[in-house]
Amino acid sequence: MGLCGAADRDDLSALSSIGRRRALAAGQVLTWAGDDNVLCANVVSGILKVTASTANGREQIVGLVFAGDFVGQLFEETSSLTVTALVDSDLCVYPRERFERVMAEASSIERMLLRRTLASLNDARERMLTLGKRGAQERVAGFLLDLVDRTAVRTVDGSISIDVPVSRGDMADFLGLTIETVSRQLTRLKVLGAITLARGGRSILITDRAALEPLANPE
Amino acid sequence: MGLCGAADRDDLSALSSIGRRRALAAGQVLTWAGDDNVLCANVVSGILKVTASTANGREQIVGLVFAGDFVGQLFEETSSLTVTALVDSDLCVYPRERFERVMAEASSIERMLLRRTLASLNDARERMLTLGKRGAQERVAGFLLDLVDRTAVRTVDGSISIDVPVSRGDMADFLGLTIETVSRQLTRLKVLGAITLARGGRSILITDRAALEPLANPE
DNA sequence: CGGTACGTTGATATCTCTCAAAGCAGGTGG
DNA sequence: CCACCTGCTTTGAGAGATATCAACGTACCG
Repeated sequence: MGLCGAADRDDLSALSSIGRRRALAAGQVLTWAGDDNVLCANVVSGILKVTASTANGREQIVGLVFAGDFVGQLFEETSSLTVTALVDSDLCVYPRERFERVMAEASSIERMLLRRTLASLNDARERMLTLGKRGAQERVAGFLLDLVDRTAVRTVDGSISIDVPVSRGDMADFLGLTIETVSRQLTRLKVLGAITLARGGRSILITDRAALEPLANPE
Repeated sequence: MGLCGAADRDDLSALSSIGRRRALAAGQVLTWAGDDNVLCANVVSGILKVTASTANGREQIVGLVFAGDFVGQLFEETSSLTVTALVDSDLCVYPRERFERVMAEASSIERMLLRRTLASLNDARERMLTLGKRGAQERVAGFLLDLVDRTAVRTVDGSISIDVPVSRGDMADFLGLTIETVSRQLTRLKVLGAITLARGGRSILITDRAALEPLANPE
């Protein structure tokens, strides 16, 4: 799974011979921005966040990494990003340089990674549009809809339950907002009857998806 | 040059056999969002912008493409981005699907493209940080400093001249601001003595780079 | 039964956008 | 050569949105 999806059998075994399993508890950091960029990894299970930060400490989540995804900055000597587990996660970790050398001989891996990187770039661009041109309500509503497609569980009554894997602070850092505006937008959605909050806000029930769509993409 | 940088000789000739030269005048569009995604290209000379837009027509420039860069969304059936020439440009255009097939047999091309895509992704992430967490002044000052590294020409008196390749509108779309705030920030920088404007704002002279740096990265 | 971390709510400040008008440069045709 | 037109830029005033600061509420955990 993951990088392995369509890769060649030999290439895979070459890779797996340099990989090491590693468990990361929620909150633990895999990689610090500024450190030597010594490793990369494939996510077996869990969710990680990738954050960039300004000189004065403001943070922006520039990517979320789910099971099957690859994480790491290949070909960079020092890392500019911090990678942190949002929930308990299992990784397959590789020494970066060795990974690059193996990949150079394993074109199926290279091809796979190119595909993924292109997909990530598309994601990143979609998010630039959000960060540059969308209002708070659109960002929050859009975020919920994205989550639905990734992590949703349908309940018996037809509404959709999301176990939000991130805190309000993470949502804010992801969306380029503050905690307070995220919270306010969520209660707004609650008042509109589009969602219901539970478990102190960590669990969101989407009761009216149709109501959410136009808020995420107004005309 | 371009994709060709370190590519294998055979791979290159395979590529060039499917490529076609094409000139694009400033303002002309190479690719429209929503159209069938039939082509990709290598920029020989010039500068292009890549824009994404919301359902209701707001635009965000998600990338600038310079000489030597590759442009196009591989492996996507329909394009979600519009690509437009900012200045008269020369391209080497390929049919997308054929390009993909040739690339599959040409690992040196694949490797090259992976490198570039990874670099674009890093760019994109840096820009997410800007769009999500930086103020107008930081964005504008930072933009100027970025341009310096790309297109600057040193003048005899030690100040730096930029021929800004984009209109205020483009700068605004790039930075996630409006034309007016970009303009205001520029005059602010002018008042601070960091820059001088000429040619109706199209040419910017950086008279005090040291003054610009802390504005782009305060603290 | 606190305590602590997280979430919500409120009041206010700040920033950027919006709308409107005026200034400037370049191009065209008289 | 000048006048005018057009598109871009600048400037201004005011509205609107989000951030900030502060307090309060709530869940989870020892």
